[in-house]
Amino acid sequence: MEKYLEQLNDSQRKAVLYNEGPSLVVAGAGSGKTRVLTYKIAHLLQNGYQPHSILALTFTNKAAREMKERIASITDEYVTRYLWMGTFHSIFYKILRREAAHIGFPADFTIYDAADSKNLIKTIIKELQLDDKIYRPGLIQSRISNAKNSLITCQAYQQNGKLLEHDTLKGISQTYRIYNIYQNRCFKAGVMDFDELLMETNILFRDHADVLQKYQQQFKYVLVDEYQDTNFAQHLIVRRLCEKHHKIFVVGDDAQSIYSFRGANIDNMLRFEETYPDFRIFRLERNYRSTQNIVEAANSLIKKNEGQIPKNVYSEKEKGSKVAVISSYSDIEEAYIVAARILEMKRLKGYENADFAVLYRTNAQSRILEDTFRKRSIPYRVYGSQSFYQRKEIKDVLAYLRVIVNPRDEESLRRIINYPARGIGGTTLEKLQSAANELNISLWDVVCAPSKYVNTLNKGTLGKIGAFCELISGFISEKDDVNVFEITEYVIKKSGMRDVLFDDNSIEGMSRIENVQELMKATKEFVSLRQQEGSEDVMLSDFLMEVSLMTDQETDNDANADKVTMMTVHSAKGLEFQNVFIVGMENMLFPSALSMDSPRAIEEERRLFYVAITRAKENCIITYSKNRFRNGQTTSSSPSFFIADIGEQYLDFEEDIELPSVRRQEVASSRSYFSDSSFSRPATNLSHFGNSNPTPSRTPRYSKISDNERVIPSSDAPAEKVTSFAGFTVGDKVVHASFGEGVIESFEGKGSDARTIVAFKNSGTKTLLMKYAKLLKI
DNA sequence: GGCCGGGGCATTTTT
DNA sequence: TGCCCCGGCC
Repeated sequence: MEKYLEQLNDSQRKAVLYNEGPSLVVAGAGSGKTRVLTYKIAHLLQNGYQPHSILALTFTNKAAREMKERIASITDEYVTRYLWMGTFHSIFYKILRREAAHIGFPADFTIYDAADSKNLIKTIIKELQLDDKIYRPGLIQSRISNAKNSLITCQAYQQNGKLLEHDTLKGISQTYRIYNIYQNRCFKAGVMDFDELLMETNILFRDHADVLQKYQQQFKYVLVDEYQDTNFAQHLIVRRLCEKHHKIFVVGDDAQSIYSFRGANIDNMLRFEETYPDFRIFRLERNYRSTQNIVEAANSLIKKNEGQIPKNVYSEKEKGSKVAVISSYSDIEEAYIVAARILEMKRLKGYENADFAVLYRTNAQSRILEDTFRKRSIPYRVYGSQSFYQRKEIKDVLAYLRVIVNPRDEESLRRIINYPARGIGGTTLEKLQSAANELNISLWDVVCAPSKYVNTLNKGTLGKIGAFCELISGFISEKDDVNVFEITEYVIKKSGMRDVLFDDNSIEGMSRIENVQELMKATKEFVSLRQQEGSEDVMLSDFLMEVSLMTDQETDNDANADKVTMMTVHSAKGLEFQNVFIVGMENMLFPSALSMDSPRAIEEERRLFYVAITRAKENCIITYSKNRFRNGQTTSSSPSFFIADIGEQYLDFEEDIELPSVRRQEVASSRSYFSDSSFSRPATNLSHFGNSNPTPSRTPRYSKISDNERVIPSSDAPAEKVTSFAGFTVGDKVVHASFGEGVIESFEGKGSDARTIVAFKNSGTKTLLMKYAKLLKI
């Protein structure tokens, strides 16, 4: 029984065993943080804590699921069912529903996802006749979201001089009004957005001492994963809940805080002591994931940041290879190098596709990689495009279900009122909506008795609205008599969705049908799972509760398939791969141009780079390109100054062109684009580059170095007259994956540095490295 | 109501 | 470059 303690190292065990008060576990990358968290919970259960008295909060459904599984495997399965373990949002959704009466919401209130709330904001902006070029819905949404994360209500917002001043300065002085209307509309519709869930929880606990006390009593131990990602609202909820027992156990890594743009506040972690003075800190410093070189390279990078919790992450694995840095002339070539390298490593070291990940800063970078991988027949999978629950057809079905549970849910109602098309168009909807707004009633109320509220509707339209109202009312009266699967099936059929879907024979149409079937399967599984657990009736609203907070990426389909993974660095957090490529390591891209003027933002980008590097177990390969096609045009770029933040001894500048020292100098000096002295390394050179222009394009220095690049014909390369190489001869007609057909003009260099100059039909004359070029004779 | 084309635009996104 | 949104048109 006590055997699980043996599976922990010293510091892990100490953290698990300490049970006297608040614990802060600083868990370096790959140090077994989930292990500590799961064993901690197992240990608590072992020591008499009831499952329902343990509250464990995570940020993702995936994390919660995995942890549950692991706890189930070391304790008993049934126990995990009673643990309060889940995402912040799902746990507090559950609590809010139970306590809804206290805050004036219906018990079956529904959730607006980010798209819903953006739509509503857009509608409000239009209704206020504001210019949506200035009042960009996304911008307003983030203002409101930030406010909510900081627990600033709309009343507080319009009294907050600082916020108002900021908005006025930015030309969006009406933001507070939009916020206000947005709140009213949500309240009237009986819905909350993601942020509201946390804010209302705080309001509930703030205004209802008895309710707070009840949960304080229940939760004898509170645990939080990824604590560095908590925002103020979450921090405060947690603080309130453990005021009584002081049993709080948080795990996180300040070096991996990369979500400040979503309100995450690293200070919650850095200043844990202020909130919990009697705390103990535990450091998990041994990295079990990566080789020494990778760990040390990452350490040397993150040291450039200020204000962190001191720690010394180390690895006892082998030294391993250095972090490779490879440059390329263009983004196309970069992708090509990555593909070639993967093929080579597979061939020489026997890796599988699934051992590789390609990480990038922005999603837009995936396209060229995808094209290249397709050409080179490398199977890949791109993460994070669109999650299952954000697909249009899924949202459509869910909108019906949401309206059935909560007909006042305005965004859902608007979504389905004319889908499938039933002749209730924009004009009609506008009339209905403005009547609802004026009379301060819900859109549904108007839909149920349109002639009562709107007198400009003709008979035909009234008939259509009436039919729609009847359709929905029929569903509503049906919902309690059949189970979730049955009602879903019924809705899809009766609403006409099925016919519309089956009418479409295109490939996309087929996949839409598949997706809807997948959703049906999910409802079926939900029903049978609940029945196994002994619930008599499985409420539709319970299903929605689960599903509306499920925004998980890829459920399973090809998760185990042997494919190279492509994703943003953000979505790679928490994952690990044998070999990691970090591509596009260039100033203005990584770090992002938008972060360049803020030291705080730069530090976050550096942490992001840290996260990227620490994903690698064996090999980490960084690439950057001299030119990149971005936003419709080719821009020249310089290597990210972050590369120079890594200790040189951990890097291997792989490039084999003549003057590696020049290259290195260039990398080092690229940091001098910064005016802020805290970002400049003790000056080596090129101060003239100084503060002037953050775009390094077409400077003499730059073009000179470009001359040495392999794709640019190099006039002063040592001439070694070779007329054939590796089976190719001057004059051979060849084909290249991205440049197309061409004729070999000459060879130069030798060994792995051997290059060939090829005159391409459509792409001009290029110098290519033989080892990468993969030319085909034709 | 759906389709087409021009104009504007382009971080990261656990819930 | 390509996507999304809007407006014009059938």
